[in-house]
Amino acid sequence: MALLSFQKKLAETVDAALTQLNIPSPGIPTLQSWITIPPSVEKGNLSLPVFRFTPKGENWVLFAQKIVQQLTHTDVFEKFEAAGPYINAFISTAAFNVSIFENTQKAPALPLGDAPLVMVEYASPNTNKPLHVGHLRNIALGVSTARLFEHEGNRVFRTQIINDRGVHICKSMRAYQKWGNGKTPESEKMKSDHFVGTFYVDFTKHAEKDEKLEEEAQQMLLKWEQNDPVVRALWKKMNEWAEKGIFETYEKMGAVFDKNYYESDIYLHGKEVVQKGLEEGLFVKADNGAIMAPLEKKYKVTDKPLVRGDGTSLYVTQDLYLAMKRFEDFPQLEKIIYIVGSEQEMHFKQVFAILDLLGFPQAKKCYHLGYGLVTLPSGKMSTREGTVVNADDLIQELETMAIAEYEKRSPEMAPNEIQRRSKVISLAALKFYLVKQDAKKELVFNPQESISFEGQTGPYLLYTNARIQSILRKSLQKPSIAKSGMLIEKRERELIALLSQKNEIVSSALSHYSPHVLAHYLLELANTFNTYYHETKIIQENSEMEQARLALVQTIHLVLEEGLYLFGIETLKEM
RNA sequence: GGCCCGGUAGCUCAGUCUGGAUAGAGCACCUGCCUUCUAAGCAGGUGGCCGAGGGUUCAAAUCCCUCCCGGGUCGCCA
Repeated sequence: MALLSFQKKLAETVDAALTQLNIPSPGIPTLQSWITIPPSVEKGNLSLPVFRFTPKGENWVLFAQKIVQQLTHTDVFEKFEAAGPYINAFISTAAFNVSIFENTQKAPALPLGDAPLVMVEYASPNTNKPLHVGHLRNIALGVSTARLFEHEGNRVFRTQIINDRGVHICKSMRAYQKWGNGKTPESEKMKSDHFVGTFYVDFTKHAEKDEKLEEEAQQMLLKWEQNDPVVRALWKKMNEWAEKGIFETYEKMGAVFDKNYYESDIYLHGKEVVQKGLEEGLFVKADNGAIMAPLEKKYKVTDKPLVRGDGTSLYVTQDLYLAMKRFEDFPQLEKIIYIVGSEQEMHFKQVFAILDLLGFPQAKKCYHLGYGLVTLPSGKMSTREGTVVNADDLIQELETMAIAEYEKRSPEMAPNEIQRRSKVISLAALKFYLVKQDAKKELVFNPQESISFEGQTGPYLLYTNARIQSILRKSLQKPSIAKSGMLIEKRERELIALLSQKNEIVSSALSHYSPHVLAHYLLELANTFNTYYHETKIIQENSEMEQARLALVQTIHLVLEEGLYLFGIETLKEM
């Protein structure tokens, strides 16, 4: 029985008591919706405030007492207490513990073939430079969102749009033409996306002094659109480099995709969609020839240009086609989640409105999950000032930190083992740092704090989890859920109360698109466990008690594993 | 100026959707705890007009209104 069933049971019990007292009941579902978890386990497992159904003129403290007197003990509830205006219910320990452990240990059902299909779009890089810490936030949110969807019984299709064309791409290309001298990532011994990125930086630097460069990039784009073989060959070569490097970074972050959409494949089709809308009279032509979508009146968002005055397409042009294509590719799609920075909120409102304007019925199934900008303690990251925190450098730096930590703590450990564990720990630190904060808020990326392994961090959770596994390894007993009724100490009840909330927390993390809710839950669980660990011996003489406690710590271990998995964080058996 | 998001301890953040029992963590600082299941840990202490003012309510960090501060965005960037 899950927590929810106990809540229902309490609501039914109170409802019956009200009936016996001839007091009108607000109804079982309503009573149930008011039930909360008391601030401390000393006050019971469940609590019902009586404010809302105390008859007018009656003192609610007395009213609560009156109801409690009417409540009879059942095999489920061993005690009721009136505490001020609250009715506190104590669930029979054995029944509660056993059912919570069983319920918590139950593995989530794998989504069936006919489960709802959800598309999650995330990452979406440009192929002119390597990923930065902002992309990492996007990836961490994407991985978590996708896994949460799966956990809650959906099939998930992971995708990205690779922005592989446009004037910014031509800038790196032009720079390579001018100063590349036939160099390659291999010849320079550089990660290939970083290699491409150096040319983008070169371009930006030179363009500050040489205005002609911008023009050259524009001309190059024109040639690219005209399929100029020389430009296309260079484009292909450099994009391969960029993409190869970017995918290496994805791999470290656990980002995988079922399908990649390329801007270069679809940008032309966007114009067809717009043209059709124009012919149908849905769009209008501006004086300079630009095609506009009128949205102000019907959708309360500002009008949007769809095609430039010179007939070239915009980002929105392809976004329209891409959405349609995705529903065409996967007609059974229930939902598309676009994980994109919240600075594009207006853009997506407009895109979804235009889709609706075009009579596209799936417009309502599109959702923009915006996340806040990643900034530095010193302010915004800037390419010009060279303050952009590069993803690979960051990952490398974290790993180096972890290695240094191991060399200090365990100098006798084999270097390859240090290497292996450090990789896992540093990635856990990074990923958890990126998801523990509310996605919609700006994230101040503090390098010192992100590499810290203490406190509210991924390594703290890994450490706690490893500690538990060590207990499970060293014990000669087997966990016994059947004996868990013996767990009556305060910390044990606190831990079980936390475990009882796990399912609700996970589904709430998904329904609010707030992975951080789960992150904070895991921290609280780990913290409470560590307190328990210091107070209580788990391996001891009384084998029955040991078996009961093993069931508790094993359940905590499973919840930590499950939670970390949902963040794409790998765990360690030993730390 | 319009719209969106923020403002909670010195710093970084939970809690706000769904009002309810003394407002919570982490970092930093101070004090303790490793011959006993992993000290990347634990316990204790210092630290708060929950941006301001009004309103609703038995009850407001939470709901409503006004204002202030910070960020984002607003027809041819992505």
